[in-house]
Amino acid sequence: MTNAKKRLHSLKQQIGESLCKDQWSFYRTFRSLESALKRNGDLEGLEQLESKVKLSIESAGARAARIPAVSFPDDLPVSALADDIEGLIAANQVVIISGETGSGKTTQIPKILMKLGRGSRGQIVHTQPRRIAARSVANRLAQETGTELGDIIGYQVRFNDRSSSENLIKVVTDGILIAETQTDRFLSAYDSIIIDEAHERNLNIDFLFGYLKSILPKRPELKIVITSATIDAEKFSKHFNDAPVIKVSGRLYPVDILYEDSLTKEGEQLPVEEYGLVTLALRRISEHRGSGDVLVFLPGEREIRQLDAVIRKDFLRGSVGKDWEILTLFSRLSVREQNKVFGSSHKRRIILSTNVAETSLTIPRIQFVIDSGEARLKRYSYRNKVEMLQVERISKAAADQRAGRAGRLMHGVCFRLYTLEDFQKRSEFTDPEILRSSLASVILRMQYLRLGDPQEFPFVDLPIPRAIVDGYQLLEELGAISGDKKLTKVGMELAKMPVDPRVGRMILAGRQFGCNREILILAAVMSLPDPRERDFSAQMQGVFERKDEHSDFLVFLRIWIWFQKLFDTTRSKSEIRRACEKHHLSFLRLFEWRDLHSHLSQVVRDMGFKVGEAPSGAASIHQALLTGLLGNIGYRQEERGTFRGTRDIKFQIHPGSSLYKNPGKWVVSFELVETTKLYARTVARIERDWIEPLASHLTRSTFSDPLWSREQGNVIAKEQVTLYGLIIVPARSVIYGKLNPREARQIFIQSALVRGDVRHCPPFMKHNLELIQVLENMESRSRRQDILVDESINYSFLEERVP
DNA sequence: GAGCACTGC
Repeated sequence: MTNAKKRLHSLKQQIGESLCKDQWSFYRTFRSLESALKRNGDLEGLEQLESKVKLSIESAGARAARIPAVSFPDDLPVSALADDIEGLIAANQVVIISGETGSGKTTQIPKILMKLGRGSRGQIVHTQPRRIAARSVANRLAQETGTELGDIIGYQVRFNDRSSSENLIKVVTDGILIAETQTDRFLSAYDSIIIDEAHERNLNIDFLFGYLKSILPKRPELKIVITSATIDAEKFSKHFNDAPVIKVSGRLYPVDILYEDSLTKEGEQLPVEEYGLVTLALRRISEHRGSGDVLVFLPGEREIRQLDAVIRKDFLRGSVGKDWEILTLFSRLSVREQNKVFGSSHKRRIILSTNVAETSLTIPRIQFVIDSGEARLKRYSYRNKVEMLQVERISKAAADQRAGRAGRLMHGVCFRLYTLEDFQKRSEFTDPEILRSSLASVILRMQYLRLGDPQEFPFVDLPIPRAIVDGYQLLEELGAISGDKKLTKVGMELAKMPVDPRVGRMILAGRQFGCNREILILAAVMSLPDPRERDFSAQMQGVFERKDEHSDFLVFLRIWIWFQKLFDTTRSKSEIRRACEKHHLSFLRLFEWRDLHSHLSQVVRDMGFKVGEAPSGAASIHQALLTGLLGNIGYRQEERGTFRGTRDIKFQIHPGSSLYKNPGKWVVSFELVETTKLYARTVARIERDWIEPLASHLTRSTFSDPLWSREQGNVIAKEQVTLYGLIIVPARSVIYGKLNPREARQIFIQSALVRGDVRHCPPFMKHNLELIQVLENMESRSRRQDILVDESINYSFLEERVP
């Protein structure tokens, strides 16, 4: 036995050196062996485990042998600090690396980890916020390690998996890593995790931060490296129990910042007309020695269009303007138009852009930035449960990010169209997305993973209690949780679907209404950016702009059918591309639509429900949609174009909708967004009768005017049904006895029995009524009032006898 | 009469 004890002891150490993903099962087996050996000895089991552990250690060794020799390019700022970073990572579980653009941290840190022998017992996973970025980082890493992509470096993004368990490094989007938590609770496939661009603070990053903090104690051998912009580093360090921070300088050129007051020359007045400041800044730039292009940050498409017209009129026509041209850039612009900014031109360029150019796209040759100081930002109103998309003043961090875009090429200049005092008064950071979003899907995921109360979860920025309550309310609306906040069967199914819970609920309802086929198509397109493009010059006159429908959803079904037909009948990809362009449809998004559709179809089949072949009617499709959108219904008001929605909100149909001109009485919308007004976008007519059966868990009824009805021989009341305060049934007659038997009985006795207001008189009553008649006659003849008993005495008499 | 930017089992 002592021999067995020794073997156990050394086995325990060896388990610690095995592949991370094996350790959990090894430790479990080990513990049962340990107790078995105490009783009578299970030497066979011990041998088995020993050989399994040996194999696992061998494969870790084999992985280690595949780690390439790494070197760090001299010209990157991060290379000079490679040894320091290596030391910090070796000594700490979590390290924060702060650095500006151009420091080389994204590509060099994975190599530093490999140098430390990481990637052997598990993979190194490296997350990026965007799919394009994940792919390009993987490509660069493969290049720098002199390997083929897919060999030691792999990547995985939605719809595209070029990874395998053989990879030492796997580059993914942060969403993929979150998805993996559902099957790998402690992320045991990895021995190191790099969260890159953490300062972007998207919903995924914030969730991962909380999640990683909670699994740290259970994964003592796990290494986590977080990279971010300098200003956020301290906050992140605090979150991870004062993790060390190392600062790496960037490789940007200096950028001069000029404020509004420095635009005018001596004695000049600031222009008052809209966008006057921009044209003034453009004049200053044309006087400047520089020759680079100009990037103008504006809040949105509308402002871009307006400014485009102004610049053409006031600047391009002038003598200095003839050497310039204007380009526009926003996400919904066609790829062809977007790509113009990467092309070459013999003219200097003014690029009018939204926030796409702040993080997602890097535009070449920019030397000047003009910053309007504004951006459209999405917020969520917990009170009205609608989204808001309004122009806001950007934070200092965002303004600095914008300015930095001028210094990638050479010494740059940034004109801020506001004063220094204005800048100083601004908030330090943009509110992270988690404080601006509906939390329903975050809470659903937390419930599914049993992460406990969101209020206790280690978020970097804890959402306000109101936001958490709101998230639970939506989940309750969808039937995903029960009254005691436990996940229901519906909730479990929703958690498994890679879509918003509302959209998931529609898919489940599609089964119930037998219209899976259509709902899966719609669920996919509603989870992606609209495939319809907006071209700056072209008028939107495609076949899919016809506005004769009762439903915007059906327009999507028409596009789908068109695309499927095109896809089935057309061989060449370029021909498909041309057809898409002709109809102002995004080729790429249509393909993603197909991909997501087939993905969702698979998920649904795995859950065991059939996807129908035959087309379904509009009524069932819209009832299924409605099931997920119960809070988004509305009833047309007298006031033109206005709808009353749930929770006492008023909204209007978006002018881009098919229903804009002729909306009908009742509508449901996919989203309610407050811009200049509160608009319902993607709308359909519905029948009022559909609502109540789908919302039975949410409706409230009030009853009024209970009266005895002689015709119906029953006590009848008026019922009013409301859904979140919106009247969906104004006055319906109901049999009152079932709802309030006591009161109904009283009314019955008073009206029917005492007063005899009945159609068929039973004999006792006939007798009573005849007697009353006789007594009344006696009273009037004898001028006495006391022969006939009072009605109330009669009532009391009956009250005691009627069951 | 009109829409910031991303992402996923």
